[in-house]
Amino acid sequence: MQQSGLKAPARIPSDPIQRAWVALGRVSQSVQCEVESALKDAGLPELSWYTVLWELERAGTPTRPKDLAIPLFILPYQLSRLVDRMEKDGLVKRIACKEDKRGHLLEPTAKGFALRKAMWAVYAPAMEEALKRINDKEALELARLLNKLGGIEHVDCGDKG
Amino acid sequence: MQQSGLKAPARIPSDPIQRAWVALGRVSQSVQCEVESALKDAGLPELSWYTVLWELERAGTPTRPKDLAIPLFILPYQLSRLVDRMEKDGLVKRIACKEDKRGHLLEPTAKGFALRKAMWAVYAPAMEEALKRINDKEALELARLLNKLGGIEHVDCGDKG
DNA sequence: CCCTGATTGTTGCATGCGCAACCAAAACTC
DNA sequence: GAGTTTTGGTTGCGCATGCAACAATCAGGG
Repeated sequence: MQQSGLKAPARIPSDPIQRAWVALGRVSQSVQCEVESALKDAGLPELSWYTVLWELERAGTPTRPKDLAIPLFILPYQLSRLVDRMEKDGLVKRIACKEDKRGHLLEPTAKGFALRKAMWAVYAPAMEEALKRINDKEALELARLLNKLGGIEHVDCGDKG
Repeated sequence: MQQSGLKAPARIPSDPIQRAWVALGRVSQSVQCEVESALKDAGLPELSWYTVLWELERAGTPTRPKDLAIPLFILPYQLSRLVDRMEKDGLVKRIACKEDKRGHLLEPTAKGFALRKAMWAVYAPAMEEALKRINDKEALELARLLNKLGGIEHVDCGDKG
C-alpha cells in the first residue's frame, strides 16, 4: 500500500532549510544591530534615514515617494512619516509636483547631503567590522545564495569612495 | 614615498562585502515578512511568541526569564512585556521562584502548548515556501557562511514532527 | 548585622509603528 | 463631462518599543 507521494507537499522543512532559516534570522539581526549601534553611538540617525538620502542622491533628481517606496521595501505610510521627521530636521524638502498634484517631489537639502556623507563615514567601517569574519570570496558566495533565495537583483548600497 | 599600508584599516568595504550586506538586509527582511504574514493571515500571533513557547517547551521545565533572554537575543524589558501579553492571553504563567525571590519561573499553559503546535502547522510550510528557491545543499552552505559570519553556534528552530 | 554593589526584572514616558479610514487628484467609462 | 475606479499620499488611534530610572533581592565584605 504505497502512498502516492504527490499528495503531501513536504510540510516540514528539511533540517538544512531549518538551519538556514535560523542562521538567517539570528545573523541578520546581529549584524544589523551592530551597525545601527555604531550609528547611534556616533549620535547619528538610523540606517533608514541613510537609505532615503542615498536613494535621493543616487537618483540625482527630485523623486516621487512612490518611486522610492518600492526599492526601499517600505510602505507608503512608513515613508510618509519618515519624510515628516527628516523634513522637520531639515534634511529633505517636499517640493510641488506639477505633473501630478496629488504628490510631490523629494529633494535632499545641503544638510541632507552632508549628513549622508557623515553617516557613511561611520556606516562603512561598521559594515566592514560586522562582516569581517568572512573574506571577499565567501561574501560573494553568500550574496549569490541570498539573492537566489530571495530572487532579488543587485543594488548598490552606498558611497564607493 | 611609499605609504606604510599598516595605518589605513580598509575603511571602505569591498564590493563583495557590500553586496553581501545589501543581500543580507533585503532577503532576511523579505523572508521574515513572508512568514510573519502567513501567521497573521492565519490569525496567529507573531514569531516571537512562538519562539518563547518553543524555548519553554524545549527546556521541559519552568525557566527563568534571564535564561530565556540570552538565547532569544532579546532584552530583559522586551521579554518582560512580551510575557505580560502572553500571560494576559493565558499562554504562559509566572510562578514563584523559591530560590530567588527577585524573579520567577515561566511555564507554558495547556493553551500555550496548543498554540505553539497550531503555529508550527503554519510556520513550517511558510518557512518551506519562503526558502523554496534554494535546495538542501545550498541551504547548508548558506547556513555555514552565515554562522561563520556571525560566529554563532547551531540551535534548533522548532518542532521536528 | 549593616553597607555596598551587582543582578533580576519592571515601569513611565516619549516616540514609533501598523492598520484602516481617509482625502485629493488622476484615469478610465459611458 | 458626470460618475466611478484607481492611484498617491496622509492621518487618527491604539498598541509596541527604547530608554532610562526604578524597586527588590541577592552576594560579599567589614
